[in-house]
Amino acid sequence: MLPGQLRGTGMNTAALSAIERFSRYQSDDAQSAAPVHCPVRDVLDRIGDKWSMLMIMTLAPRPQRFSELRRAIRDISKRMLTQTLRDLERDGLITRHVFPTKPPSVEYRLAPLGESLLEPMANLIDWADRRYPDIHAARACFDGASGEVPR
Amino acid sequence: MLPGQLRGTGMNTAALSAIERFSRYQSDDAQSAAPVHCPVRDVLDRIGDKWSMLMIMTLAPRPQRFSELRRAIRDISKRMLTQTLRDLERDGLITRHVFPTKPPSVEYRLAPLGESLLEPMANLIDWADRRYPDIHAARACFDGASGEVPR
DNA sequence: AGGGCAGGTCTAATATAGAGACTTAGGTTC
DNA sequence: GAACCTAAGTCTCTATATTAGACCTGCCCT
Repeated sequence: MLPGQLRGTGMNTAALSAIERFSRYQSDDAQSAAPVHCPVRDVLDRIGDKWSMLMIMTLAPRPQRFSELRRAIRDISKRMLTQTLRDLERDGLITRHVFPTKPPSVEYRLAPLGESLLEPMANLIDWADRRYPDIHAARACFDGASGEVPR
Repeated sequence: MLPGQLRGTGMNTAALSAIERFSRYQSDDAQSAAPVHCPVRDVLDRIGDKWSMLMIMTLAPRPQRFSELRRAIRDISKRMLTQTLRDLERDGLITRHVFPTKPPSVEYRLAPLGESLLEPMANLIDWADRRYPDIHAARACFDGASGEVPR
């Protein structure tokens, strides 16, 4: 059971229990010799990479083709675009449809599993959007203060 | 305004509007010559790196010291641990307290800003935990099917 | 005197990402 | 009718990020 720090924060039950579950995985892992396989780690490694969330958010409003995605996320390289799409497809988050036009076009769209990820992810995005000023302020403050005080 | 795909999905308002806002940023960016600075990208680059979310989740139940964190996240290198902690501190998500014991111990704990990230992040973790079997099934299916059909 | 610990930093080796040339086949421009 | 464009990639080479692990500083224990 978690210590009191988290209680009374008004957090919803799913969130609280997620933290607790994760916490348990971690202590199991710290104790055992071999690494315990934690599903959270597994999934975090997947969607927590550099482009996956961005890709899913970009596909949220409508399916898009390879080049459209490239234009939408302008600083992704073709190589990483291909690879990220492939990985997301592999995990069942998006689907890939080839249309035999000339030149062939390929459409990517969210699979139901990917759509189910939209809400939790959008809530994170919403946080990011609302807290952006705070982060920036903290960053400016930190950068201003560093150099003055040695560590 | 977003096309209909998203309507009637039972998604909450904050989530819907987050997707819409993000979508608008992206089209602005696609149109203008210089990249439009999107706060979502900015924050996603920060917490979407390899270790940050894991760190925040690990600090959720209680504050921890450097070595405790190392033991909890066993496959992080000291270098990345230091760097991740420093970056999170810079962004105001965690705080760092040095206790002048001998040898000095350093405690890291979530700042209020970091705590506010806990709920959206925990909801994502909860998703990860619940959908893990689906992802695994999709992965096995994909891996089984590939090699049989050329792309 | 030797060894350990805490919380790091530094360097060298390795893994991952990016830039950009090349592909295939048909359509467009000059 | 030759040169060039597009779509969706792949391939190679280079740049950047990450890891492993040696080393550092003070103080405590034996």
